[in-house]
Amino acid sequence: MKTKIIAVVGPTASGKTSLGVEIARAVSGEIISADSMQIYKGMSIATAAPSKGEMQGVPHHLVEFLDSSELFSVADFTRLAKEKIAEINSRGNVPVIVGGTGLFIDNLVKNTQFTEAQTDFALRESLMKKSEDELYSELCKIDYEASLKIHKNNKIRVVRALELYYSTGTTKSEQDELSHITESPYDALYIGIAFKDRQRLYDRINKRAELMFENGLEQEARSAYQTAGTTASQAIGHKELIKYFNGEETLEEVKEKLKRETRRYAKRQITWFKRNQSINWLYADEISKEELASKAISISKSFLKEERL
RNA sequence: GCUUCUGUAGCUCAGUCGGUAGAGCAGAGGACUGAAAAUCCUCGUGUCGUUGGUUCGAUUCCGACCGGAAGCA
Repeated sequence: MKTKIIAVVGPTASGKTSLGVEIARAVSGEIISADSMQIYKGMSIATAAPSKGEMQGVPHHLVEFLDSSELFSVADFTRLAKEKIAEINSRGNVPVIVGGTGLFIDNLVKNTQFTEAQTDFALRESLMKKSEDELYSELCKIDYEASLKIHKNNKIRVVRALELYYSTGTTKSEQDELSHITESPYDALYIGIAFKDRQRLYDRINKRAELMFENGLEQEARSAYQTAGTTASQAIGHKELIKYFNGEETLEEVKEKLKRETRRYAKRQITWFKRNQSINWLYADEISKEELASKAISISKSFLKEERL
């Protein structure tokens, strides 16, 4: 019998947080956040992390627990999330995964097995010094299959594939195959929030960005960016403001950039989730918030009742 | 009112010594297994302001008209 979990997905600013809470309240659930940035402390304005009030008493896991100087990866996420799922289960509650980081959610649900080997940052750094052409021809020799899938210019991916081979002795292609030999212990119900008219989503993003500034984004970024590690410093909302602090751009320019980057991010999220055929999409610009929640709850309840193998 | 400059993709502009046009930005589509809010790939037809004229042919030259900007009264 597989463990049933509910996953609430969708682009940024679509209303995942509140829908997740609604569902959790209805099915006695606990929320596991699957968000690569909300994990960090001291960035709650930029990451739109749920406030105590928004949580409405529902337990939230993997939110604002890590110092922003720490690095974090998919492997870390799946390991921690699995532990949380087990804990929540032992309390007789339902794990509700809520987040916009598709990579995290899908690998958790598919139960991807990552190798034990830790990232060798010194190796990564030395590889990054080489040119794209050099790295790519290296990859072609070592792992031809992977070289077909990774574009030459995508240096980060090429380097990752190489570093994987150099530090473990097996290629990325081999490991990708090994990563799914064990069947997933999870049976996931995907609920997605979407917009028929993308402009509606963009309007929400723009509005939320303005709100972030009103709520003190500038101050938050000012104190956070100095200590942020390479993962946390990628957060949209902080990295744009650095140019303003350095006097390179005006606040207005930064605001526009922040909105644009968030829109683009949302687009990438949409692309990611679109290919997942098992998502039950609900359209936030076609029905009211209440209707959307009640639909999601009824889908969730019947999913939990179903007898599955 | 007169003079000069200007009107080309959603925006900023280039260009065609006359053979119906192209950059940047914005935008769209896609990829994604340890940096993922990251990283990478692909995509440019638009009454060339309107209307007459010259011409085999005008967005390009000429005229008028309609916008916009600056200067002079």
